[in-house]
Amino acid sequence: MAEDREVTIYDIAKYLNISAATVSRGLKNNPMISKQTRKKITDAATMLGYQSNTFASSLRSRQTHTLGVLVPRLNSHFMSSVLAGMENAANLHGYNLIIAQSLEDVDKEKRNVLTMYNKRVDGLLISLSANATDINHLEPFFKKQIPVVFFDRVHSHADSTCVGIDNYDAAYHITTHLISQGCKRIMHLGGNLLRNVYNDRFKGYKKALKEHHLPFSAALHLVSNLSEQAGTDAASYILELPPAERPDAVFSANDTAAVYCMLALKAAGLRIPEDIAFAGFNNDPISKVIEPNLTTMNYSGEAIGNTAATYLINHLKGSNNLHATNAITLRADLVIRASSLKKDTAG
Amino acid sequence: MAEDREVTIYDIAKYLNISAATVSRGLKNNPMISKQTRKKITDAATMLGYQSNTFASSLRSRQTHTLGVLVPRLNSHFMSSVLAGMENAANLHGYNLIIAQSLEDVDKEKRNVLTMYNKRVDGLLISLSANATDINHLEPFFKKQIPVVFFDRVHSHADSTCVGIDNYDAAYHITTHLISQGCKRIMHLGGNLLRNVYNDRFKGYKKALKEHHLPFSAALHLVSNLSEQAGTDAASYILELPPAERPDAVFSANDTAAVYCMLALKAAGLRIPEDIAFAGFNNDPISKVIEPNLTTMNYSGEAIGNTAATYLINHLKGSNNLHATNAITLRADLVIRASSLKKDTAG
DNA sequence: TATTTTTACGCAATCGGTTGCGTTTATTTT
DNA sequence: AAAATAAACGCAACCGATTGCGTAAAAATA
Repeated sequence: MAEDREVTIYDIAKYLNISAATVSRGLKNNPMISKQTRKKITDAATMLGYQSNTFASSLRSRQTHTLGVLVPRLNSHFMSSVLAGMENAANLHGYNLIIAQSLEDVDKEKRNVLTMYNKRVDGLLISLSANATDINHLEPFFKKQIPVVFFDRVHSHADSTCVGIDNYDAAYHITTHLISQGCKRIMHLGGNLLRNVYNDRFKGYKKALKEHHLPFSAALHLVSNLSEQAGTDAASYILELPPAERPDAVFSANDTAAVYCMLALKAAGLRIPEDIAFAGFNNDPISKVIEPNLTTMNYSGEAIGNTAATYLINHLKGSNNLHATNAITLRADLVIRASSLKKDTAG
Repeated sequence: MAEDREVTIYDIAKYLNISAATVSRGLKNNPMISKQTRKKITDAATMLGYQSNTFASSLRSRQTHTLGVLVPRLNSHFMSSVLAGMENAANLHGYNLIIAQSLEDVDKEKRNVLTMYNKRVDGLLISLSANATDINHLEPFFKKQIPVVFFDRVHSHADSTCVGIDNYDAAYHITTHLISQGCKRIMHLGGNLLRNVYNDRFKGYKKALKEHHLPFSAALHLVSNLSEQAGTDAASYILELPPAERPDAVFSANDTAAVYCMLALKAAGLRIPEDIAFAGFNNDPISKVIEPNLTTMNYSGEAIGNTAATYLINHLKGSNNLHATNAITLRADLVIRASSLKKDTAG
C-alpha cells in the first residue's frame, strides 16, 4: 500500500505530461515558466506529496542552505541566546543550522571546522575556543571563498566580518561607574587574554583607571576561566589579602565569577556594596537573583546571533558584502543595580 | 593556480589507474579491497586533498548521518545542557545535528518537522512544544520508519522511545519532603498539563498529599508558563490570600518561577522557610544563588541528551531497537537546601 | 596440468535535481 | 502575410559517490 519510492520531479512531470526540467523550474518559481504551468506544477506537487530531495539539489547546485555554527560551549545562557537568534534568522530565510561545540579545545575546533567544510556549509558562524592562537584552520574556507562570520570571540580577518559588542568601551564604562561610586582599589577578574572579549575588557578597565589617575596593580588582576570555582577562589584570594590591600570593588568579566565571589565574601561577613562593590558582565539570569542585585553589562545574545546569521545570509544572497564590512558592533548598556551603588543616587 | 574543481574519487582513480568503484570501496575500508590497494587509496586521497562529498553520498546511499533536533526553546539552561550532551554523542559517532526551535508554537513545530523530513535526517530527537495536542505531524517519520526519540516533553508512541526522568516520582518525593518538614498547605506552581512533565509532577504532588491525608485545594494549584513573571504573579496571588488560607510551602514545577516568587515574597517581608518553604525543579544555576538556596530536583540535561542521541544512533547502527524500548528513565535526585528546611536536621 | 574456488577489482546504472542550449509556439513588427 | 523577436518549454549532460553483478587474476584443489 505505502509507496516506498519517493515522489520525484519525474513523477510530477509524467503526471502532467511535461518535462522534469520544467517541473524543476516551476517549483523554484522560475519566470521562464508560465504562471499557469507553475500553478499546475505546485498543485500536482502537493497532490502527489512531493518532497524536494535536498541532496540531489545540493549536489548539482553546490548550495546546501545550511550554515555551520561552531561555539566554545553550548550550555551557557549567553550562547543559547545567540543560537536562538541564529535559528530565528536562519529559519526565516530557509537556512538550516549545523551546530557543534569545541569545548574550548582547539583540536576539537579544528576537527569540527573540517566537518563543516566537508558538509559543504554555505557559510560559517564561529566563536573561537579559549586557546585558539590563530585561525589557520579556517584557511580552507577562505581559500574557497566560503564566507565566515565571527561573533563574540572574534578574530579579525580581511575576508570576514566580526559581530559583537565594544568590549573595550563597555569595560571602560563599567569601571568608570565604579570609580564614580568612590571606589579606588578596583580588582578585575578577567578571562584568557588571547580572546578579544577578555583582552578588550581588560584594556577598557585599565584605561578607566588611568584616566582617573588610579594605579593599576597586577595583584588586583586575576585571570581565570571565570567559572563558579574561579569566583569562589577569587573570594579566598581577596580575604587573604592584608585588609589595607583589599579591593573596594570588583569588576568581573562575567557574572558567574562575580556572583560566586559575592556569595563567598558575603558568607565571610563582608557587606556589598559597602565594603566591596561589584560589577559583572553579561546580564546573566543569576545577576538578577543575587542579593544585592548585580550591576552588569547587558547585551543581547539573540541580537548578536540574529545579526551574525542575517548578515551571513544576506552575503550569500548577494545583498551585502562581507569583505567590505570589517565589524558590526551591537549596543551594550550598563545596568546599574544595588551591588555597585555606594552613594545615594539622589545625591 | 588554485584548482577550482573539487577532488573526487575519479581523480584518485585516475591517479592510481584503478576504478572509481575501487576507490569508493577502499575509502570505506571495504574488505573486498586488498590492504595494499586500500593504503594506496587513502594515501592518494590525503595527498590530493580529497574531501568526500556528502551529498553525492547521501543521494545514493540514502543516509545523511544527520540527526534532527527539535526543542521548544534553545535558551534555557536545561535545554542547552541537553544539546551539549547530544552534540557530544553525535560527534563521537560521526553524526551531525540540525537544530531548530518551535518557540512553543505547534505550527512552527510542524514546519520544522517537515524541514527535518525534507533534509532526510536519519533520525529525530524531539521535545514537544507546550500546546501540541497530538503527534500527527510526526506521521511521515513513522510511516517511513525514520526513528524518533522523544526527550523530556515526551509522547508515548509504539514506534519510538522516550528519554527522561520519572517526573511523577520526583514530584512525589519533593512534596513528601515538604510534608516531612511540617508543611500542611502546599501550593503547586504547575505548567501546561498537556505536557507529561507537568502533568506527572502535578500527579506526584497530589499523590503525596493524599498519602498524608492532606486535602488538595484547587486554590493552591496555579497553572502558568512558569516564567519569571509567572513567579512574581504567584507571589501576588499568595499575598492577596487571607492569611489563614495562605500556603506554608510552595512546590514549583521549575526553578525560575520558584525563585521569582521567593524574591517577591521576601520583598513583602515573608521569611523563607519559616513563613513559607520552597522547592523547585531543575537545579538551575539560579537555585544556588537565591537566598536561601532553593531545594530542587537535580537531573542532568547532558545525560538526557547524550542518552537520547546515543540510543538513536545505536538504533540506526542496528545495535539496539527503538521499538522494543518504550522508555528510558534517568536518575533524578532531590537536592535539599535551606529553602525547605524548617526543622532542625539534627532532630 | 586441468579445474574449481577465492580474491580483487571494473562496468555501468543508478540516486534526483539543475541548467546550458536548442526548439517550438506565440506575439510583435514592418 | 512574411519576418523578426520573445516567451515557454524540452533535451540531455551533468553533480559525485554507491553498489549489484560480472570478470580477470590468483590461489587452492584435484
